[in-house]
Amino acid sequence: WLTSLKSIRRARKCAPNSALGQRLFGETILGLTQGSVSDLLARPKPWHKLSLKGREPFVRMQLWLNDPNNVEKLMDMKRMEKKAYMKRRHSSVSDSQSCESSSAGIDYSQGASPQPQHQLKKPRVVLAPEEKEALKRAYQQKPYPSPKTIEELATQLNLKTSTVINWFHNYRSRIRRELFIEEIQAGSQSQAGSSDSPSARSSRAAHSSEGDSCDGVDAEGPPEGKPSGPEADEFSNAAAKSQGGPAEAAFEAGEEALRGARPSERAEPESLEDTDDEGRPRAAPRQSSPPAPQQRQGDALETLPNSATEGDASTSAASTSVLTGESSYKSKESSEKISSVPSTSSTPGAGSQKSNSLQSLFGFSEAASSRNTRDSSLRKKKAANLNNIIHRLEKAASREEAVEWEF
DNA sequence: TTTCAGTCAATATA
DNA sequence: TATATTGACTGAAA
Repeated sequence: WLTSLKSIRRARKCAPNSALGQRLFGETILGLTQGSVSDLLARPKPWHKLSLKGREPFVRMQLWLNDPNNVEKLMDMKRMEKKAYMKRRHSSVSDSQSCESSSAGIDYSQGASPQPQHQLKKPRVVLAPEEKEALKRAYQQKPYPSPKTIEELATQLNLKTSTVINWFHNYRSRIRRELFIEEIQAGSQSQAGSSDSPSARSSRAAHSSEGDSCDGVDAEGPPEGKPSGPEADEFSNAAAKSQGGPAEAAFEAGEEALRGARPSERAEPESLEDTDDEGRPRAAPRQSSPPAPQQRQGDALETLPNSATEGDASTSAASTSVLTGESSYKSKESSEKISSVPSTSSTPGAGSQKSNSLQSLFGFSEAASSRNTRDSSLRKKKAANLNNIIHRLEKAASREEAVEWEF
């Protein structure tokens, strides 16, 4: 899953001319803002940790990937957007020059008058480095400070208590995500040579595909317990190089998750997800503090193999990263190492033009095609699964998503 | 009520 | 200009 987004990101880097930036792709396809897309890319979470809602963007992505005209549509969207913008610009310029002052790309000229909104807007709080340091120190001592402590901190730092509270929430959450990444990374590294475990596989796949010029295709191992050995490699590669990739893998996982997970996402213990997570300590970089209520409990089953060992390790990792004053976000690097598989499960039969676009978008390599045939049946199966998921999701959500997806 | 996941959106950075 | 960062917010779960 994350690999899908990462693929896009990578593709974006590799093919800047692809013109599929985070903003366009996020807003048009995923229903997310640019910042959210970036965040997803930089600090992805294991699939099993994603809530149903958190999985939605990936479902949308897969839908998009399955659309034979996806790139064209996106490009059309972009053109239309540009046109509309130019139009607005023209009209507002001829109207008056007032719009000049408003920032580009934002339509302040329509709808409610922007002025009052501007006035109502609270200025964004920007914490000074010293303040952040102080908060981090406080976090080291107490990741879950009492209201009193928060109060004191706020007073000392001359901040609003809500700011301090928010900071702790955000910091915990982001540290946690950071640790997911590190754990995954550690897991795949430690197992890389030894077995055909998913993490090992993903690691291998990552390395093997890293060689691709432009698509150092990430390869998050398929979440499901795929057969190991050559086939597993093949899977990774095929996924990586052809259309099957991360999204599909993710969605297969998703399907499992959704299958019978309806009322309350009860999918986590699904084997494939557990498999995916094997060797990965579960979440919760808690130092000494109470286990995070729902997550901890929900993941109890998943706190498997390494909960005692790596779990602790992760805990200390958390502390060290904070203690050392390191930014908790080395994630860019770490997450780059998390491999992913480029992919699109878009129909193999799509036109060459399109597949070129997709190739550039997702970083397919030429070599991929040779693997395609061998994987096509697997992919078809996956695609069918996916459609199933999507169908159920749509039904369950009974929202307008489908319409959005349809452009 | 607290914590969390997910997200927005302003701002910073590359 | 595209992407990354991060304070704040929402809604759900416990």
